[in-house]
Amino acid sequence: MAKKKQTLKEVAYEFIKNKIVNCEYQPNAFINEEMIASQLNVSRTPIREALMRLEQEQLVSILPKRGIVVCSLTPDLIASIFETRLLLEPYIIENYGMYIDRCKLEDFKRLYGGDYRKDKVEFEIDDEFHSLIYHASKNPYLIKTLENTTFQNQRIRVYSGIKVFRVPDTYDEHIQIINALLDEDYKLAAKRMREHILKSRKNSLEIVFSS
Amino acid sequence: MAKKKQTLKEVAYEFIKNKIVNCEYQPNAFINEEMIASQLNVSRTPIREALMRLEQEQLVSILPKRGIVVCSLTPDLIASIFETRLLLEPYIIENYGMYIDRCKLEDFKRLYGGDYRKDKVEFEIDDEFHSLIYHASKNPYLIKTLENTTFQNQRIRVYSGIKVFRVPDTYDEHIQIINALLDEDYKLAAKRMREHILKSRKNSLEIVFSS
DNA sequence: ATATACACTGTTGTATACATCATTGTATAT
DNA sequence: ATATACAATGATGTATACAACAGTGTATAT
Repeated sequence: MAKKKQTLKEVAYEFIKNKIVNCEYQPNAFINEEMIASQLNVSRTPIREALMRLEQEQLVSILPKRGIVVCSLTPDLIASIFETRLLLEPYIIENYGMYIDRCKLEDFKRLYGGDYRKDKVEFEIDDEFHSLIYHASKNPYLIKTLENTTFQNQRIRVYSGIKVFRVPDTYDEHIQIINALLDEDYKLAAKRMREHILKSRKNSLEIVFSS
Repeated sequence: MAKKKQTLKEVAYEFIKNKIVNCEYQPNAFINEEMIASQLNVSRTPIREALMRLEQEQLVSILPKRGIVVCSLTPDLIASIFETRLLLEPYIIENYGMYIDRCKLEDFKRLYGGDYRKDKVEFEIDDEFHSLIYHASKNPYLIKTLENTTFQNQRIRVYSGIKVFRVPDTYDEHIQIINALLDEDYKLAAKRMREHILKSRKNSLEIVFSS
């Protein structure tokens, strides 16, 4: 795996983003620039640059002269995330499904259906599947928006504190979407994607609001 | 007009963004941090912070160690902008039209229909009308995405070099949308919004590609 | 006891100096 | 003439020092 050269800003961005989406930096927690800088053995400058990007992605709020706070996970925010996904992802799959790499679809299908341990937690695979699909749109606005919802989605999964997040069901649903795509039935694939997201929303809301 | 206190980062952001959307910094032009810093009598720091935000909004590209370049206006980009608007704006108007401030709609209607000089160029009013509508969604992801398309839309208008940008037609179309909203016929309002954006796209593509 | 004034503290905001790298031009070898 | 090596240049990348401000606590006056 070739690790290409990154700027410290990018390193800091990845570092902080991972802490946030994995709730190591919890919602509503305050972040101290200098603390992170010393952890990474860099100056505050790249940290600040990373935080500005994270503010754009709605993962932190910068309160001028007061501090940086991790965005809270409110019911409204969760509703917005799923509303966005429900609007964009089925649209993309219906209109750009023909451009999705068949080989990669087959890879996912093997991964899901084969000897892969279904009880293993692999959020990344779920995210990668959705990423493969929405990148087919080639539309930077749609892609960026969905990437941002992915980050928040991961926060929801972690914050809800569950270890197994309906993974078997998710995989079955993904397989059904892939099958529709391989059959070139993009309307059906879009419909299944919509149902898949609806189930995911239902699950998230139940878990988050049961606490 | 109360001008609330801004950080230099915000001042720089507004300054540079306006230059870009008005094509004072043309597509593909290189931007020099220090030059802008001396123009604003500030250091490079707030300039850099503003540029990072503009990179997120896809108005500039930061080429590490090489420079900052204003994003180009390609056919693909224009297509993406209108695709995004066509997907989001009718959806919002159909689902959130009931939450749009009636008084403000009446204000726009008076503005369009009254003694307002229709031959006057007022891009801002067009943008404000669309802004009023998409803010009704209360969805930060949809709002942010549409704000970004607004910036690019302004670039297209200016770059195409026209002074009168189908303004009378635009106003008539807006009035029709407002009328449907005031009648609480949100499906019709959404349909008219869709047609409005389609016409705008057609107009933009013709002008940009005629050069 | 309450309210006001004011110094204190900790953080972010900004300016500045230096480091680093991509590029360009020049010189040298073949 | 071409190619390679290498120094020069100019921009961004990063570190550091200082300024400015929001919030807090303390002291004082009433």
